[in-house]
Amino acid sequence: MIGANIKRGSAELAVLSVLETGPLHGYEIARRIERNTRGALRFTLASLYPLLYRMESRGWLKAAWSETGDARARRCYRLTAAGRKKLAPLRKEWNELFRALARLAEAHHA
Amino acid sequence: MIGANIKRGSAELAVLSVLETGPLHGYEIARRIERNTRGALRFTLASLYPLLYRMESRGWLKAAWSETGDARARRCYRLTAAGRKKLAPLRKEWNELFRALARLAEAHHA
DNA sequence: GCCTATATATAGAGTCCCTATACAGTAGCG
DNA sequence: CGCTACTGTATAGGGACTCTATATATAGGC
Repeated sequence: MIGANIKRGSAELAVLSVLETGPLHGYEIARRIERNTRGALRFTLASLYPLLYRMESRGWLKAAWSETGDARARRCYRLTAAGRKKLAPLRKEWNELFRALARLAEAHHA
Repeated sequence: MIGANIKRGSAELAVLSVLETGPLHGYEIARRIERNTRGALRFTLASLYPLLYRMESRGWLKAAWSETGDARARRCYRLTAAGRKKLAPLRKEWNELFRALARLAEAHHA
């Protein structure tokens, strides 16, 4: 699995990405991230919930207790318009970071 | 410039990368990183020095006060064998993170 | 003499992620 | 029926990394 110090900050993008398809509850968000990345990216639930609250307080997510006949109380998160608008710039920023690191790696061969 | 929370943890790789070419002192390390990445990656010196101490205490770097006729006291850092050995796995881990984030982005198109 | 660039260093705060822990409902099994 | 495993949300406490702000001092240009 990828080390904690390296994946730092990637959780936000990961959550936004899996919610792009549709609303999910916390536990399922964690499972999707782990499954879609073949286990490379994994967030403990104790990391995930505070993150969801932060993202909600920033207006990127909107939470709602599912009322539709679910036996269990589950909190469903969906992307807001603001959250969706964050996705593209965030991805761009991550791509820039990878290009920058690649350039540093190439420099010594030049 | 890339946000602080996103580039978190990338400083180690950046420092190891610029030192791959040869020994440098702190101030020059910061300048190389900024120049080689076209300003995309920039670390303030107040972030850099503690990082250099950490990396030295881990045995990845070796510091020495330059004695060769320099008017100014400058601390020169060079990669140790252990530090050089860290480079490949670190780069691999970063590539894995990149692939994982890409997979999350692709998932919603499938 | 003054300002900027060079060069190292510490203090304090903020953010993010972790381990550990707690609580509780559901389902399978013997 | 009780045991266990899985699902699901939640908080406490701590560690790690980077930031802003600050201090100190030399070198070079005007």
